[in-house]
Amino acid sequence: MALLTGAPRGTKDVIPAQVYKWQYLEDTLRRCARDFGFTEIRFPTFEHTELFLRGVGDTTDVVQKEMYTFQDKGGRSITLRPEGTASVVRSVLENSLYAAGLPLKVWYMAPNYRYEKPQAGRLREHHQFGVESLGSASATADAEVIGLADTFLSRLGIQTVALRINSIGCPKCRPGYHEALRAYFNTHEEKLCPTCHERLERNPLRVLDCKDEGCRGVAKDAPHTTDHLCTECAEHFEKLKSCLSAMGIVYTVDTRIVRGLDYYTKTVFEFVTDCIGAQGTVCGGGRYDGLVEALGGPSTPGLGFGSGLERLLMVMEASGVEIPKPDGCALFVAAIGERAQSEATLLVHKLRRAGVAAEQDTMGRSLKAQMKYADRIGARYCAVLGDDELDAGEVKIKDMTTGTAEPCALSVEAIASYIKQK
RNA sequence: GUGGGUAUAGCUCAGUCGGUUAGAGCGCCAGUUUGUGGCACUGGAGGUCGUCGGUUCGAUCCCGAUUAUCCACCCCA
Repeated sequence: MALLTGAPRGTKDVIPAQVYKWQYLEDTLRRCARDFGFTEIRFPTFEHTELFLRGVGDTTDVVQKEMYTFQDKGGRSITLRPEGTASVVRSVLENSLYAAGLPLKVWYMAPNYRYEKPQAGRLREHHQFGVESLGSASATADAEVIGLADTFLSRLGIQTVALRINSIGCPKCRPGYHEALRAYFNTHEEKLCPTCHERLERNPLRVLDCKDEGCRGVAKDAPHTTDHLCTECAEHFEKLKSCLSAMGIVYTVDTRIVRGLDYYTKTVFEFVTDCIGAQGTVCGGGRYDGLVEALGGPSTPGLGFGSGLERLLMVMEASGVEIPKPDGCALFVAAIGERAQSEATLLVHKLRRAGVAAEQDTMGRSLKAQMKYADRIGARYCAVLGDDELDAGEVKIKDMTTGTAEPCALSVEAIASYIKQK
């Protein structure tokens, strides 16, 4: 078959046979957000490019080389959203949502676009569930957000993820740390890989995360962020750790965690797995106390996370989580002959209007083929309608799982109540 | 952006040391007598062997390019 064109690189269709998995995942996430007191927010798929330059940070890879940016017919520079947080903050400011009282706790589920080279767990269009909590500077808010992530992961039956946390400090203490880090790495420069020489300039934190053997050796004894925090940041981090422990949430402090978005301050965290390939971060986020102000709003602390739906489904798949399939056809009405055919059409239509998921043949198949079809689509019950039944005013309703049949009066009401009572 | 693997039926894959009509399993459709699915058996439909070019008497197979896809780096969800 010559196909005109395939789907764009890095995008994925969700075919009918698979949607139930997405629906299950989405329902679970929605319920979890509600239980934690978060409400949904929706925003456009594209924004002014400026928002991301300032919000995400114009030195980040996401902004520098991964954005889908174009000029619209009005000459505006528009960008397809590469991540959700900037849009949320923009919407909050634009609609003065903070005026209704703080904290403001919102969640979203939306596609993101990044021009990347696709691989396992990495797409050009991917979907994220994310939450943002604005207004509280307290570590309790951090614990609440992390607690929400921990909860939905466990509700989804995902056990193969580990929580890693770190604190990367604030604008007060971070420069000092960066200096200490640069000074340390400069004394070992000859052992670092070429990419890390670049990293040293842009973001020395990244060197800590390099997988190169030489870099690992050097990074092992590098100064830790946590040793260079100002008292405020250090106290915040301690408070978070004790909150998590009190909540029974297992974590490890990983001083190599660095996030690629500029707005993070203090707490950063990741839930990672090793069962879906190299892109193992299933949920990542942190605090961004300077972001709201950077986007022109009042100085407001906040934090949040993003979680990739495709990756969550991959982990669920890899760890054998069984996702319940929704009910399909409740009653298949097989018809023999033209008279029964049109009676069946009427019957099925009325049953559907009465709330019964009924089906009939539209392919002109033989009775046997109709039965086969009913079986294939997973019909719970099946009724054969022919001249005999029409004359007698009664049909046999066959239970497709047991193979036994019971008689029922040939009326919409009788059949509907028979199916519903089961 | 860099590197490696792969490309044959709807799906998972064989195969041709280069030679006539390219196969299997699963799936789909039909039949195995007259009004009943799952099991079994039989048959059928379905492929320009990713695309373009080169070598050759001859290419699905060898070579080159291109595209797609998978995986890793980078980065992130």
